[in-house]
Amino acid sequence: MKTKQQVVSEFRRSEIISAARTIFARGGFNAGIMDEIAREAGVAKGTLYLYFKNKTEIYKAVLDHDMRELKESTIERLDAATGLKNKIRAFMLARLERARVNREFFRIMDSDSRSLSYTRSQYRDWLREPVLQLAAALEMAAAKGEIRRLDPEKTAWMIVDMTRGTIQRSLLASTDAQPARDAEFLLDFIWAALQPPPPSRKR
Amino acid sequence: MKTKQQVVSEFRRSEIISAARTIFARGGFNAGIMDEIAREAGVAKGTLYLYFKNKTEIYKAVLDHDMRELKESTIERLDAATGLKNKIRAFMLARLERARVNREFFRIMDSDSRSLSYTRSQYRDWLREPVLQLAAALEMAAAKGEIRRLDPEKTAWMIVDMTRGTIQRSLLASTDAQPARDAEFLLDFIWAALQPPPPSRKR
Amino acid sequence: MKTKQQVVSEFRRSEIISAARTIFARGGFNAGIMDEIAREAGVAKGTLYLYFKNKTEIYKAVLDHDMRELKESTIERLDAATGLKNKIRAFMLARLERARVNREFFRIMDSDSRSLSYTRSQYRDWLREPVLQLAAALEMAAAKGEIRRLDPEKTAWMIVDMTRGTIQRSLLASTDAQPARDAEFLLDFIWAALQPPPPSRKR
Amino acid sequence: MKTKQQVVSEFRRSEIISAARTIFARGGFNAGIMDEIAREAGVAKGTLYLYFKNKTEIYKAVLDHDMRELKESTIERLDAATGLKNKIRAFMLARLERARVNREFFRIMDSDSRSLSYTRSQYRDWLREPVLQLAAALEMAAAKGEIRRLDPEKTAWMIVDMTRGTIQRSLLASTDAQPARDAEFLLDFIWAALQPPPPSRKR
DNA sequence: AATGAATGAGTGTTCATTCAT
DNA sequence: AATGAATGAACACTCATTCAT
Repeated sequence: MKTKQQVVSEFRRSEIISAARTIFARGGFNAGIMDEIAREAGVAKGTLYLYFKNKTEIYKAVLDHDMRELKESTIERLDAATGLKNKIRAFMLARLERARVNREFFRIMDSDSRSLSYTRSQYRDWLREPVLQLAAALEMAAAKGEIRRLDPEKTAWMIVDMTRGTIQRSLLASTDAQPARDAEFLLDFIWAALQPPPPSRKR
Repeated sequence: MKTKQQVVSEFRRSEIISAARTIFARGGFNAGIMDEIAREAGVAKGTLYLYFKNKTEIYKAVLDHDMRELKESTIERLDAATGLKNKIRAFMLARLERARVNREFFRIMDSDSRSLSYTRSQYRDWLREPVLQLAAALEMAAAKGEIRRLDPEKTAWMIVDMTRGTIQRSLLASTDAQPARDAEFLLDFIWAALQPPPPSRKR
Repeated sequence: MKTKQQVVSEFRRSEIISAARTIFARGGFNAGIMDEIAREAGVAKGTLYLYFKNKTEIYKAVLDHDMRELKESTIERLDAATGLKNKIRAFMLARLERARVNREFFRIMDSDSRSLSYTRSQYRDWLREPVLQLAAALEMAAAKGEIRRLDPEKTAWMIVDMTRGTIQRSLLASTDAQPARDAEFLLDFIWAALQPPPPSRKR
Repeated sequence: MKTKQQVVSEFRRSEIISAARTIFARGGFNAGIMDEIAREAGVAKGTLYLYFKNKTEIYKAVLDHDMRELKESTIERLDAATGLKNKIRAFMLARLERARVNREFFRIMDSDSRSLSYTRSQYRDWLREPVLQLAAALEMAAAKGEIRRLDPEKTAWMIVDMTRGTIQRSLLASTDAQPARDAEFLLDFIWAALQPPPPSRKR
């Protein structure tokens, strides 16, 4: 069972991560930020260094936290869905909906990175697992003849690309995102692309 | 007619832009860079300020230059192509090929940005014009019944998204990009998605 | 009679002093040290402040403790010795031997100091009493004609200087110090310097 | 021939060294010092970093400069002097007089050091050369029978120890140092210690 | 026009000290 | 009495920008 100390400590950690997400989303990785994170988290600057070794570690902690969350919720929904079409929808919805809940995180992903040699490529790694699952589902459906034969991994990445683009556009827009509607539009497009050619069309 | 002065001056400007592109691609917008740009451009640091007001202006100049180039070459090829399928191919190839020639620029686009409140959204603006032309082509084709009815702008953006994703992945990969092959893969996918439902499919 | 409380309290104090000596000898007065002292003493950082007002006080306590010890043992041996030669030897041996037992303290003395405006001059004060006793012995011997007339205090300080130099060199050396041998070398030198001129030498 | 640039640059460097000496003598190596050195040198903080890589380098530059000066003047005077007695006097006077001219430097030497793992032992290295020359002179005199046989290096270090002690005491004293008088006192003491035993003393 | 030495505001990080438990 | 989490002042160093030459 957790001691009170542990509870407090975990609370602090997550407060700091939360504050850092806000601040990083505001201005990228650079720029006098430790002060702001501390203020936002309601602690003194020195306290940050009790919980994290340095600025980079805080940054990583934010990404790790949010990316893990995204990855896990994606996989969960992917597993729960049955049938390829539902799986594709689940995959896209997982991301579109998280983007609405946690705009700040997607804003961070959308902007900075090279600052740390971390990120953009790391981002791909976090993505990889759900993408590979999606690819597997595509492959299986192709084997069953439900969809036409296409490189399943490339296809999965295209689904990612379209979802990401949609999210980015929604972050720039002032109007509220509409995950369900966006998902259906994408799904319609993708599903059509995947259809096997009508057998009799040849002739 | 240009004076010799002007020629020299323009040459300097473009030397600086070229140097800055290299340096920015290396390390993002931040981090002790003015010195490096100056060295790379073969001028003294103070000289940079004769040609540009400050670091941000240099950064913008790089993006403006390369984005204009990208935009213009895209539009040119788009205009030259006849038929929707060729136009889509032209649009994608314009980007895929530039990404091979000017990796540094796409690397910049792929990484940093929030550092200046410029970029990602600015990027969209630069994109908009060719995208709208592509959308117009889609709309026209839909009117003629060559493809099914889909929101043309959204569809055009999806083409952009997939192209961009493909480019990003090729930047991360160690192997050489293959614009033509990539374009065909995308085109196959997109073209299938755009097909009107076979009239007889109903029954 | 001491209460159990007092005994515990004194024990803690001396544990802390002992830990502090080790740490100060390691790195001088500055640099993240309170944590280390606490760990070395096996108490929490806050506890240090129950026993000492601040870092400087701990530092002083170390010096006070060790200097008092040095002073007292010096005076003791000085008193116990009879005859000037033996007194000089006793004086030097007291220091040379302590330097072997308590290298850490001499290392502290040998290095830092200005850090606190304390020390080097304070050091002189602690030294003064035994030095004055040595000077008194020198004066008395001079009065008896056992040695020639020389400013006794200055002479005593020179004995101190040579002893100190010898100790410092032994701290830097990797080989073990040899107090007895060193003392005899110094004594031979000093004793020769103190000899009255042979009465008949004049002529 | 030196360009104006070089002259200015060398002037700056030595201004900074001079300022640093003053500041270091005031407070040891630690404590917010870069600001003070800059102010004392009449330049901006950033300028310090144009001339020196970091604080440690400035510190070393001060010591290198002053120690080289001390070493060179000592060797010079040692060479110029003829006869052992004059050489010993020259050696001591070189130091005693520099200590009067450059109190700050000797104050630095007298205090801090462990802060950088540099110094105290480095100090010995700088000293070594003149000390070895002095030792050589002692050895030669012993060979000629002018003085008695004593370990020449140890003897030379004792001369150093006494000189150093004398300087330290003069730094603490409020009255002006009197190099000539101090040197004669030391010389009298040392010279007596070095005398060969009168041949007839045996009996 | 061109230079590059000089500037100094701004930042991440450390560490002696405090204080609620 | 004892703890150790929290504090925040202090500090070395960087780097975009200026300006005398």
